[in-house]
Amino acid sequence: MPELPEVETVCRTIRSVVLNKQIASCQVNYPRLLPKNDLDQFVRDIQGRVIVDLKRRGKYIIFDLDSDLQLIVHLRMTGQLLFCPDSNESVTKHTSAILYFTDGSQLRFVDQRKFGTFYLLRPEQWHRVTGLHTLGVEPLAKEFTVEKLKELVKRPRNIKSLLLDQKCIAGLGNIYVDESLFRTGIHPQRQANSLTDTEITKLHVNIIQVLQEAIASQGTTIKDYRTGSGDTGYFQNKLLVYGKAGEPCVNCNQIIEKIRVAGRGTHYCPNCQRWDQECEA
DNA sequence: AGCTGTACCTGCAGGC
DNA sequence: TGCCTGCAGGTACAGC
Repeated sequence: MPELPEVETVCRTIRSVVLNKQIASCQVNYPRLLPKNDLDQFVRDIQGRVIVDLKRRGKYIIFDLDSDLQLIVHLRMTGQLLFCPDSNESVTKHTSAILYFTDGSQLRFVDQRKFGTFYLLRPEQWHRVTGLHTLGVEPLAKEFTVEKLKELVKRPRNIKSLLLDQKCIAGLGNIYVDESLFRTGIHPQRQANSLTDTEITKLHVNIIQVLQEAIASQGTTIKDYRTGSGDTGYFQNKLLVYGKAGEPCVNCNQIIEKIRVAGRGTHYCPNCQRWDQECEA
């Protein structure tokens, strides 16, 4: 489910309603949700904490708590963070955890595939979470410049796997990589270091634009993703290649193909994204 | 260093 | 209808 736009939307939709709330208690129904925390200690440590800030880094959601603690949440494939103002709302089947606030409201973590993870850490303990302390540049931050992208693509590896690599750019996933490459006219199996300066410049713009547009649409709901209010996103209506295999390309009418790249289903237009194409789109 | 396969889970679609 | 296979928005890890 969640890539940068979805995680950002979840943060935005729950931020105002959880800020300054105090956690009365926490119920964990699926202990493996806490790979780096002892369950009993987690429940003990989080009890009584107040949420003082909420932010996103890559696909991680970071709750700043008082006492210098952070609750760090990764939704993985199917995780949902849902704010429930009404505690009477029935608990659904895949609810892995519930944070109970002192005012009677709740924040629930629902996760059909159970890949999602919670960590309760101090900021200096980020090194304990593989993937968190190695995150690359935030694509919507000013640090993500064309020069930065040029530097990243110097390596001899395929462009799709590079864009999916969270150590390079934090937050892109399968949907937005496919969409960015389509908008730029780059074949997903091209070697990153074969991209021309023109292509890199266009790719840089397209990555930023597709992410911004997706955030404006509250993310992409293929199946499970919901905002923090339980609503679907609607960027799925604006996708151009992801999930469009067998359909005609919006630019040229050629049939969109689906192949496997970097172990992921990959959608592209064989005409607009030619293997040997350098600067057309 | 990069690539591949496997693993973690559940549910769903498609083929027979 | 049921069984089986493969696949899904993510990522860590082992092994080549």
